[in-house]
Amino acid sequence: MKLSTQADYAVRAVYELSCRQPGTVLHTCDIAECQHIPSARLAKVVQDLARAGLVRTQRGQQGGVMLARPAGDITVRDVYEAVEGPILLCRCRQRVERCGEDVCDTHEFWHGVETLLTEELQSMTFAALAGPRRSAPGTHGRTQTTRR
Amino acid sequence: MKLSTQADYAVRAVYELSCRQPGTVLHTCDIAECQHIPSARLAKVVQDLARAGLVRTQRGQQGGVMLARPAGDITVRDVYEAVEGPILLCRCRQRVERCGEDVCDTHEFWHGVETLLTEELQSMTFAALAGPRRSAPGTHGRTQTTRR
DNA sequence: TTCAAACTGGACATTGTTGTCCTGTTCGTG
DNA sequence: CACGAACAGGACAACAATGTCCAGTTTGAA
Repeated sequence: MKLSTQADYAVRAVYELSCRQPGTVLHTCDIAECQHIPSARLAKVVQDLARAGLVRTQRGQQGGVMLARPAGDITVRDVYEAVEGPILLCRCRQRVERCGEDVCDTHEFWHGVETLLTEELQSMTFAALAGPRRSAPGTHGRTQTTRR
Repeated sequence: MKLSTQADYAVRAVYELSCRQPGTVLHTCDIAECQHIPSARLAKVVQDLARAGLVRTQRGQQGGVMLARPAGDITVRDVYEAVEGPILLCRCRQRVERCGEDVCDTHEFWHGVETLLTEELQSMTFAALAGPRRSAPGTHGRTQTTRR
């Protein structure tokens, strides 16, 4: 029930981008430095986020990472599930085989907790998360309104 | 954010005991068989539960495991924390060192989720969990009202 | 065209979790 | 008292998560 490191990293990376002006492009190593994350690990996480369509990556000089859509349209659940897959507490729902007969009586309860969790993560957008302390425009990073 | 196997096992073991008459003594291998849990692993989990004072174990012939108090006085949180320790999602709260300055902005959010989770687990007792389908008295296991 | 910056992706060592085995300790029973 | 059943606890292998490194690919700029 603890947060995996990669889920933590993913949320903090998107948070870091959300604190900046919309359209800001950051390097993964900058994000890693700001959040004290090993950059090699963060690179993998960013790839997952890009595959899920939450961020856009640009290679080459002047490359980097930017949000693919407004921070208000990205929820913590989106980011979490991009790197961890759907939130499934029940072990019987994670493995392929279903559990037999009436063995999984405790799983009704866990399924309820799953739902509670999912709704909680769904209800929080990164605009709300980063909003109170959005940094002054242009402090760091480059703003590019038109890119691709 | 997934349930660890040992937490799952712990909850199912206490559930299995709660389904029986109060005071019923079961062998760990019986619990393991009923819940399809590897018994060698369950033995470790039962030790944790005993150390936390949730169950009492009795060695020797006619030994076994029984609840240390009524199922209505044991919550899922009790059992979870007996084997996993306190529910801490934030990684900065798990490690010894605190996170510096304003780095942990996302952790306010995670702390809120922690609280939500903890209260949910706290609110569910094993009497409520097992109540609807408590098995007929004496189906399996031995009932011993006075023991130690 | 060449170069360097930055993401991509595979490989590997380290660590923690899980499953399993085996020996020791306790204690009721004959 | 001796025996066997059942818990106690250490040791070890298998597996996944994590941290790290290195070579490859893309792309803008000199």
